[in-house]
Amino acid sequence: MSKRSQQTINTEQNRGTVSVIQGQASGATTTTSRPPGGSLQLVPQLVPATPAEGGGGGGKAKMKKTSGDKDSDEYRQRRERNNLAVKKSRMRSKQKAQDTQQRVNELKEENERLEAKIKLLSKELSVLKDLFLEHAHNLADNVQAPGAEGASPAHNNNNNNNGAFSSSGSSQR
Amino acid sequence: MSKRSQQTINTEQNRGTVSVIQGQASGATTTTSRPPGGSLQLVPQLVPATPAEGGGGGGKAKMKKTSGDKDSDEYRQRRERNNLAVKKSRMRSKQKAQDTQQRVNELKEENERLEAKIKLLSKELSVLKDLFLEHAHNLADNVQAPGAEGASPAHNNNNNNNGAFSSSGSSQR
DNA sequence: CACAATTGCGCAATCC
DNA sequence: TGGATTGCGCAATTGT
Repeated sequence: MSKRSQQTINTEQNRGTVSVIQGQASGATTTTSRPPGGSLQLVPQLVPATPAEGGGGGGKAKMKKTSGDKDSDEYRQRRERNNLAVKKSRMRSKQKAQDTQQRVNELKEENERLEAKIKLLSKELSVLKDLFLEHAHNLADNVQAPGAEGASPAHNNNNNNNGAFSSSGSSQR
Repeated sequence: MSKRSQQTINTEQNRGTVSVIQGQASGATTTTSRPPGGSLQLVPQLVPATPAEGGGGGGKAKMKKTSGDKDSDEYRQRRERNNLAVKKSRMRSKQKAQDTQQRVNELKEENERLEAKIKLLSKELSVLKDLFLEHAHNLADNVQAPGAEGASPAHNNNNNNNGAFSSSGSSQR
């Protein structure tokens, strides 16, 4: 399913050679396709030979199999193959983009997780440090004025201390 | 240098579908293009009127301004605008994809940084905890068997605590 | 040299 | 009415 049409426009300055063409079509080769409601008209058209081209050096006007050029034959086949390849390539490209996007999301999530963990650890750390200082003081006191002891027996080091100790916020970035 | 349209239709089995026609081109892409009268050779092309259109809708062969259709005039202008828009859109799309990719890299880097930080904090934490336990033991010993003091800070039997506490230094790259 | 994969481009349909 | 998107085919290039 495909048709063609072409145009060549040349864009801009073209140097050496270039040309552009165009076309449009429909169809899907493999499974389905077809624009839904669409309907258009077909334009049958034959192109008269389109000779021309002598090419630069000694070209001939004739081409054999290598190019029944443009009108049909292998050309068409090649086109179709290419179209297929293009489709495939594009699909892949798209997929890749999507994956990349997803990757971003995943990484973002992980980042958050890590940051949370850091926060937690920082808190724990600060608590411990405070405790440590306290002990130090107590010890000092003890040394100087023995008598009152029982400073802090139980160290609760567990994790769920989400309580609120104020804790210094060490944040840095 | 410039070529123009051609169309060929090829048949492949197709079914309701599209097709297009075209003709014309321009010499310059940018604004203004309108092939005036003289032009090079055009590909002989006639659009066969496809008589009988099957559609139900009453197609006419006539169109007025709304469509000097396809051959020139406004059409060309519209096309050109669209082409421009397309280009812009694609550029943007590409740019975006690139940005996304970069974002991935950045996030990846940040992740590593965060992980390193976590590692560091964890280490600090464990050191402190050990220190604590030791102190606790020492204290206990002291309580039970006073006499040998020296409970002060400096003894650590094993770990080489890299130094320390001292209020942290958050080091980050 | 052949052939698949990419890439730039214009067209047209559709979205908004 | 008009830009923005999107699917598609063509062709030139590039990679194998």
